[in-house]
Amino acid sequence: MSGKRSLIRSGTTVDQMVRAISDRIVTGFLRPGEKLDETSLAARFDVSRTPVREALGQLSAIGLVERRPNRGAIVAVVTQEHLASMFESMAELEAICARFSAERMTSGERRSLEIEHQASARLVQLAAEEDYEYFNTEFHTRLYRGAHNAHIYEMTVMTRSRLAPFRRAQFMLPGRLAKSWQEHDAIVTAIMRGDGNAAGKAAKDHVSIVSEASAVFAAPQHQ
Amino acid sequence: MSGKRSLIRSGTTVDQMVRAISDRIVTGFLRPGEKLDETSLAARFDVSRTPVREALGQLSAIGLVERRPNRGAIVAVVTQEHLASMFESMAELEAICARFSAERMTSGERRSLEIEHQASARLVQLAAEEDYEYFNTEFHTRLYRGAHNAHIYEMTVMTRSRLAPFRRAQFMLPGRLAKSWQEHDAIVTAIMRGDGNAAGKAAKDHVSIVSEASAVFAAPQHQ
DNA sequence: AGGGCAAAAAGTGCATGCAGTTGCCTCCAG
DNA sequence: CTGGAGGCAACTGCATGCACTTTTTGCCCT
Repeated sequence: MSGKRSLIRSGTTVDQMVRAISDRIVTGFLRPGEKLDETSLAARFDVSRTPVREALGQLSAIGLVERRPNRGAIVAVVTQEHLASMFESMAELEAICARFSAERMTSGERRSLEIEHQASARLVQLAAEEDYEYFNTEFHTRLYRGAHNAHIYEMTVMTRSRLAPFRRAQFMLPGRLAKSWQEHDAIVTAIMRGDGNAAGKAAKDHVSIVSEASAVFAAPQHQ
Repeated sequence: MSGKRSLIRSGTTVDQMVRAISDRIVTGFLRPGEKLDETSLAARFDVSRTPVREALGQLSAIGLVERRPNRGAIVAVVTQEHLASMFESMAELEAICARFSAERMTSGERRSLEIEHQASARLVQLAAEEDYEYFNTEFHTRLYRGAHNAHIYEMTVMTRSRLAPFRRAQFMLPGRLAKSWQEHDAIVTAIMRGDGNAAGKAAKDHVSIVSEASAVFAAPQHQ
């Protein structure tokens, strides 16, 4: 191997590449439709093309990139229609997670969900978008874990990743923070009551509203 | 390239390998826990190790195989617990598909669903397990498509693939065919009525019963 | 000047080779 | 006979090279 692997943490080179590239996609540093040149990526990360190719193949298998045979890879471009289907799926998945959480969370999980949720009220007051966004991710992750179902967890997290590039700007909308908190509150309340159906419905409504706020960022059309 | 690609159809070599290997996993020709030796697979399909490696990477990304760094790949071994979580997910996914199908199927889709379903009654009479199994797959695929949601379709089909190795023997149980048909009938009836909730509930019950019939095939424990 | 074709440039797809790691097998000590 | 250390064989991980495909560029002909 030529030089030391520079920037990224541990695991095989391929794993590092998968993380590095998917991070850049999920955080929007690489935008949908952008070309992913094997040679440039290899140079950029100081590895050979082989691990880059494998990484692109895996990312393509999970849908984050799109590969056209002999024509290179691009960050997955998503049609309005497919985006809508992902948001709808997300609403259903969140509803399932919330319902199961209401039924299955341990008392410890319930307690920390409630505590964190109440703590985040302060962030709304301060209009601390960045911090609230971090909390928001945590909150939803708690719901996914609380469902105590590994496969639903996987599907939900994966769907969230694929949606991430399209919901970045959602909190820019005025009053969004307070509204989001209230919606979370409805979910938490239902979960604390152990009311699965109410929790599910509240979660579904929550995502539906986010979805409307984000739909504008979709690609107008698919190539 | 040394010789002509022999057995499999079109696409890049990597795609062919992905299909070939995942077919063998899904159909049970390769059993959970079985070692997937890169060199042997390469020889077996008359390609070099590179496409085999890429295929294994992709299959690992979607969960059909498990890769241990420097220690080779095996067909994914699934714990009882994870299997249960997949069956539970499947029940929820089928419920969603049935609910959406009841609400969204075109009249053409409804008609052919009903026709095929009625036609399959004959297979039950004849106790034609093989043919019924084929019909059964078709039936469920119609439900998934009828939901008119591409992402849910993907997740459902993928989950079904991962469950496939564990439900092969379900129809061996006596009386299973007739029971399955009746359950399908409940789903179809609800869909024809446009009753999403009833369709969802019927679909969920259907999968739950299959799941109980299949649980015995899980690996007793994870390594 | 514009359209089209051809050749070159760029880039992907796969094979092969080498280095590093794992696991097994043997052999020796107790 | 058992346990462990050393060495060897097998295999994985990555780099590199070559063949083939796509794309671009530049030139010719109309």
